[in-house]
Amino acid sequence: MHRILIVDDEPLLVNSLQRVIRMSDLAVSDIAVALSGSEALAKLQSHNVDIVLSDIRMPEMDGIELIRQVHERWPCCKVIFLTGFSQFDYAQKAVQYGAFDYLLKPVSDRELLDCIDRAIRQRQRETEQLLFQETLKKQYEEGLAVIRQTFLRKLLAGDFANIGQAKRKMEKMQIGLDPEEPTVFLFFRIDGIRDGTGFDEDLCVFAIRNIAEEFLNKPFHHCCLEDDNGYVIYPLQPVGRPDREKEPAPSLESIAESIQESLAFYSKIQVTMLVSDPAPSVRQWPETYRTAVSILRHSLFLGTSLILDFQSFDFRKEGHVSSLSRLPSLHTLMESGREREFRERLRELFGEIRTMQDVPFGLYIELFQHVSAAFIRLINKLKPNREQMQELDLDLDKLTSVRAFATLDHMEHYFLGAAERLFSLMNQSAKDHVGALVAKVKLHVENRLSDELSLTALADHVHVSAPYLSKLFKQHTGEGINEYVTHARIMRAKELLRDPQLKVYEVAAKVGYDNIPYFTKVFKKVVGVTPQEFKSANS
DNA sequence: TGTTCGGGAAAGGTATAATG
DNA sequence: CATTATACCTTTCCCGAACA
Repeated sequence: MHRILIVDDEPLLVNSLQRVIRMSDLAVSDIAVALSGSEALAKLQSHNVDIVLSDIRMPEMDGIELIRQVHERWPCCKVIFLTGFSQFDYAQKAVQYGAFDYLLKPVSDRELLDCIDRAIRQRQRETEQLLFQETLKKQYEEGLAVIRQTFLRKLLAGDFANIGQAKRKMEKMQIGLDPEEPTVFLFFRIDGIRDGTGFDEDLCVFAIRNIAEEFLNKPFHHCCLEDDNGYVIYPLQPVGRPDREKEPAPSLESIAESIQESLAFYSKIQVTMLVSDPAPSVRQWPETYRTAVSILRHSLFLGTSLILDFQSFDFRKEGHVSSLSRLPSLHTLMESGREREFRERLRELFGEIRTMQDVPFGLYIELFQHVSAAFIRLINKLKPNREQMQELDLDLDKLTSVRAFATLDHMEHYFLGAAERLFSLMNQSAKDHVGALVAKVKLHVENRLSDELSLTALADHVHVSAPYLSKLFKQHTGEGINEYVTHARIMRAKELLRDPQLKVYEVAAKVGYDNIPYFTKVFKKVVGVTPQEFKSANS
């Protein structure tokens, strides 16, 4: 729906125009009126007017001046003039100024409405066009962002033909950097998010960019990309200030500190930042990038919220972690289900590395391999099915790649969590296994009470050794296996003794006792009375 | 994890006497 | 005669320790 503003210094004419338009079926939702040019401008300011219908000749401000101002401030607004025959030239001039059309007075209703209708249609077309253009622009910008990222990643990987080509592409993509100028890189590694912010990784990156760019916008030409490690990277080139103002620019390190503080304060995001040495030209980008990444990885041991530079690390240092070689090994502890000891050892390992300074990366890998090997070994042994695997919720990337961890804390946390789930699965499957075994034994006993049911026979039946079966049975049911067999036999005997046809010695034989005195002895012990007494009492 | 071993405890087995 | 009690011997159980 559209809004119309009628401007004329004759209230009578205004009213009649208003009435005509209101009675029509034009797509008009609101009709405002103004009796002078300045009032018209005020109405335009407060209402959202699409079409102005104005007399061309008014006191204090004439139509030409009005249209000048309207076009300047509301370029989308259509203006239609009403003009007397005597001002015909004047009206034509107004059209030159951008008026939509003019109508000669007196104007017929038909003419008026037709003209307004045309204005409305044109306005609509223009709106649609504008919308289309904006969508297009947005899509282009989004696409450009992706293309930029891809291109920047290629530059960091050294995947470009020559500097000239890189330069042309940079200009085309509106990346405000000069590949022939020295570039410093600012890296962000997300160390952690304070609980309760509900931030996921994407939001974190968004927050980092927001805050970082606030600090970087003035002093640097920059662009932004994310790499496969999840690092947010800013290549920076100082904004040209050719030595005239010698006031020292704040160092990038101090800017980094400010960004870090802001992030921690406003977004509760902990980041470690790295300021690279300058790369003289785009040719040195890949080397600088590799160095930066390896420093960020090495710095895992130093903690979180660091500001690093290329001098932070000496890669040649050696290190040794004594708890790595302690026996029993981590995997032994794990496989024998000694959960408490396992956790202690794991904490010890990480603790020892945490107290060391300047841990060489090789040691970090050794630690990771040592721990992950124990996990993988146990998983292979347990052979979990798909559901169990899901229950374990092991991020296989993490289990197999040291790179998946931003900090030592993450790594420890991950392994402790995984261990807990793995141990519980182990106990579960052990329980299931034993349960099945016991059930099988019980079923066998119930079915063949008259057979020999010694521990050895039962163990043979389920294919485990006798002592082992005895142990498992007792662990699982709380009673001894022979106790169970005897009880089952006597219970059956009690049932059979109710049958008056059966002699005691026949019953004894049916439940596996060939020796009558012995049967009697056992029966009395369990039931409290001898078989004969029981029989006479119940028949 | 599963098995083997040794030894003391417990249960099984047998012969025999006793009982109703 | 069927059953039970008793004495005595044999076998089995079962635990911890050690092993693979």
